[in-house]
Amino acid sequence: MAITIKDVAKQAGVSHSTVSRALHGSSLISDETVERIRQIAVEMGYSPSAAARSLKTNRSRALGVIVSNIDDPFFGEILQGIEEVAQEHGYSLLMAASQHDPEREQVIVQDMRERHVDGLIVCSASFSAEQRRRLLEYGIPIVLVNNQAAEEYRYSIYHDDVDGSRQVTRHLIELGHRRIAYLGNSLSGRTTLDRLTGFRLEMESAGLTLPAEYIHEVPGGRPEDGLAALEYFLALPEHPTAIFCFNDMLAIGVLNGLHTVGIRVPEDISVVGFDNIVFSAYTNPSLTTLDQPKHYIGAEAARLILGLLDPPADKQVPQQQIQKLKGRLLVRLSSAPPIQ
Amino acid sequence: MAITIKDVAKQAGVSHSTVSRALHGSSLISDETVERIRQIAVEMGYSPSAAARSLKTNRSRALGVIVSNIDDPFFGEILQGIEEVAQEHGYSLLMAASQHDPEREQVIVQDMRERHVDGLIVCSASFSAEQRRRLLEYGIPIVLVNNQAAEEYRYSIYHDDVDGSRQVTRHLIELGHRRIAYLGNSLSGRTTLDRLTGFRLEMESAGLTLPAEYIHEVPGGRPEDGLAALEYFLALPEHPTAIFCFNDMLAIGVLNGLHTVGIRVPEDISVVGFDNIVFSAYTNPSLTTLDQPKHYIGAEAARLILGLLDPPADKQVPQQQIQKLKGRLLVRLSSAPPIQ
DNA sequence: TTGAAGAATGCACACGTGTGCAAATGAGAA
DNA sequence: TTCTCATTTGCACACGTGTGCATTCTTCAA
Repeated sequence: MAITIKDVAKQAGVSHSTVSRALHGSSLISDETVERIRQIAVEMGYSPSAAARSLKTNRSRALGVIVSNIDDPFFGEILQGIEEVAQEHGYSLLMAASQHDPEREQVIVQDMRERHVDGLIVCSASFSAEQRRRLLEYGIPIVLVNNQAAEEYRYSIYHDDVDGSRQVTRHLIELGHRRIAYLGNSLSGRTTLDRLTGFRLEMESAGLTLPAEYIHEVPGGRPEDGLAALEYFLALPEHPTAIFCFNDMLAIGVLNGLHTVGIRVPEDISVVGFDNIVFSAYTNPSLTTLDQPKHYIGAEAARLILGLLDPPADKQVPQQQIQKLKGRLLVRLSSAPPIQ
Repeated sequence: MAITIKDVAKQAGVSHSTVSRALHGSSLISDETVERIRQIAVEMGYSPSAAARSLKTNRSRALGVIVSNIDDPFFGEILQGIEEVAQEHGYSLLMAASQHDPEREQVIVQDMRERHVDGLIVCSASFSAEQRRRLLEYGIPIVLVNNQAAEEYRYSIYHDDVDGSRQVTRHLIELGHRRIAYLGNSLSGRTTLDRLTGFRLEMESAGLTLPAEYIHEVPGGRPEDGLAALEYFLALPEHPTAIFCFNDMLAIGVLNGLHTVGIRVPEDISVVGFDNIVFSAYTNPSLTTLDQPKHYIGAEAARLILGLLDPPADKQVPQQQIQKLKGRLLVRLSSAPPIQ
């Protein structure tokens, strides 16, 4: 078996308590002893058992992360931000994908509980109230990222989608567009609603009418979903002069479809996205979009939850903390004034 | 505190051993007792402690996953495959990103050891022999995915890059290309070398010469790296008629740069990539590439390591298992015969 | 020399679970 | 009734760590 604290103790001729204290730098142990024990521990290749420590201390130094899909590049960037901060603070990440499946979600929550994660970051758009209630009951702090029920939680961090959406819409209106369509993702719950709301608000305040058929939702946020949606818009008796897509991936699909049927962007129609994933800068034409600070959002989420776990000595743990971050419009080449 | 096995025992009027056995479905306990205890456990909201179990059983039911960057869409798809299989078998995932930093790598390995992961999947292109030695010493099974030293390990699974590269190169040659350039990623170690080797072999067997200046490497595999590399190729006295890029992301950057300077693809120059990430189907023109079965690779890696941990009763644990998967060429619109 | 105080260390228990072995219980046969 | 055997359950220890408290050792003053 592996080397334990007792083996080190025997080798050093002290009790295991002394070793435990020495390795923690307790002031109870003399400096020479500490040094000697540390030396021996290294020589013997001692490595503490996280399980035993966790059992005793009731802390795991692990954070749970629940995400809808790992292979979504949007989540990827958020995860990267989380990971960096967690690692910096000596925390490990227990990661799981819910795949929008409530049953899977439940299994994951149960697992996170059994493994006694110190905190949980939920990046899944949908997260059932039931699971949330259970976690709170277990006393596991949760930080929500871009969730549809962000305000209902004590701790959350999310992007101001309404504001972002207004920025994007205003841009299109200022370019002179009047017939603007919105392409949503029905699986994204609140997110798609917020973006739709921002769109509506801005259209209203510009005094523009918004025919119902200019709002269309598809069940998914990937390029192929955008392709499918495009057919719908092109079948309308009067085409929109601009399509505002829920996210960049949909927009990429739309761009692709338009190119295939020979409709030019932005000359014949403008297309804008949302999120600013890496590829949006490399589409053809490059995509006008809203830059959401994904990496920063992830990092902030991790910082928030770590702050709850190891509160700075001088600070009170906040009872509630909701951060709403604003993104900024990135005007690229996929948007231009409409031809009247 | 949380409900423990002892609390359930007290409530049921039995000893904690009986509860433990009942919950495991031991045949020692009568069926009625099992049923009764299960009922009570559920009612009381009992949830076992992974730490205690792990301490006692020396198993964690967790797999470690080390990756270079989480936000690389290529890894994202592999991770997704791993996650699905792991979850299906009741294993959790401990995930960490090494960021190509040996120091970070070491910290991660140490953490994986302390947390006693049952097995480790390494998706990082570079992974120091030192860390590998340590893990073997600890007795943690490792499965390497697409690593540069795949054959040196007992268990690994990787894509046949040489073969894939030959397929891509052959395609270009068959189209009539003679001046073909290779754009590599110096950070990818063996992977870039294998692809270069395949390229060379195929060029040779076609009797084509390969000037040294047609082979260029950049330190990275992202679109912006491709953009930078393009300048190099365009500065050559005689342009290549086709550029074979190490991966799709580089190719996307190259496509983008070519479009900016007004060089048409595929009319003036052909561009091909490698990996078939989601976006390669949506570039303009769509990218000819080699479809690497990423999801499958991840799933197979998980299955391989789980097979080592819970070997089927009738089967011997293989002493070595190296899987070499072949991808297939996807001809899209970015490649065409050169104009003579 | 004795006593007291402070520094350093060890003892023993606890965390929640799993398991070998002994013990208790019950049924059936002599 | 008594004995045997199978079934069911409990006792007690172990896993590796952390920590309150008692104990030992050292030092210094009275």
